Amino acid sequence: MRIGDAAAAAGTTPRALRFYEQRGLLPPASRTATGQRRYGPRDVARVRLIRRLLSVGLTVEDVRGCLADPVVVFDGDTLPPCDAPECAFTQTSAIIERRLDVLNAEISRLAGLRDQLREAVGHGVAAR
Amino acid sequence: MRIGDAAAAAGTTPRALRFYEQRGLLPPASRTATGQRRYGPRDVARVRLIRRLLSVGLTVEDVRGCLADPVVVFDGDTLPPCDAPECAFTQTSAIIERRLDVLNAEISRLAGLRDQLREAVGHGVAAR
DNA sequence: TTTGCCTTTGACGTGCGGGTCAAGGGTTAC
DNA sequence: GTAACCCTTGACCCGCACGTCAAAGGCAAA
Repeated sequence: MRIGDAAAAAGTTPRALRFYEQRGLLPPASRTATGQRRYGPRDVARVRLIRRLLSVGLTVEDVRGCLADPVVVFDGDTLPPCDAPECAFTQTSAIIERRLDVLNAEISRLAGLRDQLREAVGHGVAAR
Repeated sequence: MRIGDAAAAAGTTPRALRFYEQRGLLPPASRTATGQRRYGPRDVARVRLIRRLLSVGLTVEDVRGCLADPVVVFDGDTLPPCDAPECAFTQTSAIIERRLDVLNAEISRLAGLRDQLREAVGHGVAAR
């Protein structure tokens, strides 16, 4: 597959695939003799996973961390979740929880602004 | 007052004052013979109002709209709020309500992401 | 062989509220 | 007079996930 087909199969654009490669989310794609990137179905699956992680609010940095996790590296062939405390190799959940904190903080901040705005429209803050 | 003093009095920086002027939130300041901007207390009050509006989440565009309102133009000398329906000259409240809608939409969006993330950390979405 | 879409890299744009230089001149206190 | 700040404009920088454009070459069908 060339980059356009792979991108379409993963529901995104060639630009995004090059971007993911550049930022270390995808390994450098293999190339033809003339330098064009080639992709297989495993690459497409990985891109889909990347997009899923991004779509729930993780940053590129976060996703890179998640993809370093063994459970993620075996794309498709999921390792069973390891619940034992000594088996703490899933940084993925730690990353997600950190992002949850950030998200909650942002939600609180916006809710605070909203309350101030509500008060403003009630009391005429703009005129004072 | 020179720009630095005016900025300090309003709790901001010279850069911000030039920025507000450039974006039409402040009228062009009067200048000395050598081109330096001069400010009076009314300017400082206006800057304070601008900052207040920005701090509650209005955009520069919003603020420009609010400042076009008569009730705001008479800085300090507040016009009494006009409750009669035919007296709808306060676009300020309309602007604020529009911004409230935007804010609420953003809060909902982030809350949706948060819920997906919570589900993810529960079910191990990253591994699928 | 030509046509037309595909790919490559690199550089710049997007939104937003300013921050941060840089080069040059102004103003003020001592 | 001179040191120590202050001011001017213009241009680029920030985060973030790519979009867009440009110039140049690749690939498949007619």
